[in-house]
Amino acid sequence: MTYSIAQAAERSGLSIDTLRYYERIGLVDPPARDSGGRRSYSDDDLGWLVFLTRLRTTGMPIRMMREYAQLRHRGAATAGRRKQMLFEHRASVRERIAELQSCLEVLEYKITHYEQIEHTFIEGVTA
Amino acid sequence: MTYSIAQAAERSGLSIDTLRYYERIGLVDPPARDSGGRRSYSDDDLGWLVFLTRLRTTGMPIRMMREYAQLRHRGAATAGRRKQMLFEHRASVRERIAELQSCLEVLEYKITHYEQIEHTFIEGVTA
DNA sequence: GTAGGAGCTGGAGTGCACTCCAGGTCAACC
DNA sequence: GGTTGACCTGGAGTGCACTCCAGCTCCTAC
Repeated sequence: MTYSIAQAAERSGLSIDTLRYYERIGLVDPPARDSGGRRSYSDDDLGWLVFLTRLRTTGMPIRMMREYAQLRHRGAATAGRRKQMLFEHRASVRERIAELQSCLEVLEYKITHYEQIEHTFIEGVTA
Repeated sequence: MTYSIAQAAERSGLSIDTLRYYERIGLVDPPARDSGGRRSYSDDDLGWLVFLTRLRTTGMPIRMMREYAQLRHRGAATAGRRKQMLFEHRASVRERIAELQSCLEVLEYKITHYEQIEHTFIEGVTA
């Protein structure tokens, strides 16, 4: 199965411009072209794009995704390093979730006690 | 208790430049000044700064924090609107956590099955 | 055979949230 | 009274991740 850039965009959740941008900066390999010179994405290309969006969604900077992509390009010899990167990234995602959850608690508290809290703010007698 | 800008920075986790920047864009009220014209932050100022960092950490855009700050400035009459904002923000934080957790699962899976997965990638027989 | 629409390229522009800088003031210590 | 260090101001610069644009090509449908 192959996909036009519009289809690839729709299925990956990235914009057409972003797809071309990712290609330009070496985050994705240039896909095949059809007879008219247009990009033709394979299922493998799509799989990689979807995985990239996971990394991006979890806050991995593009420079690191690029590093990962380059290692991947160099084949099985770099598998250990890549696994290590995912390991570290997983840790940072877990930290991020914990951080959000702790902020969420503050938010919960603030919403629950909104009247009192804002009252003390207004009166200027915050503890 | 009052704090110099350096102390306020340390306690809020923001940089000195960011404190001045937040003041400039109307996110925090200009704090008092000491005899030499230097900023002198109160405990209330600090409380607000810390709360702002929670909003920022949870991804609230500055433009929205500013809106919140302006409502707060207008006093008790806007309490309902502010509470509503926090409500909606809480929902978006929950969504974000859910999203991260779902990506985390993909990451877990990928790490666990790393050898096989990368092998299939290399062979180009991804399902 | 031409009008329309999708896609192409290289390069410029955007929005966000800071971050840095030059040139100056002020209080305190030696 | 000179030097040091923290702080001041207005304004310029940065890094990131896109996003948009002009001017072009190529297929398809009428």
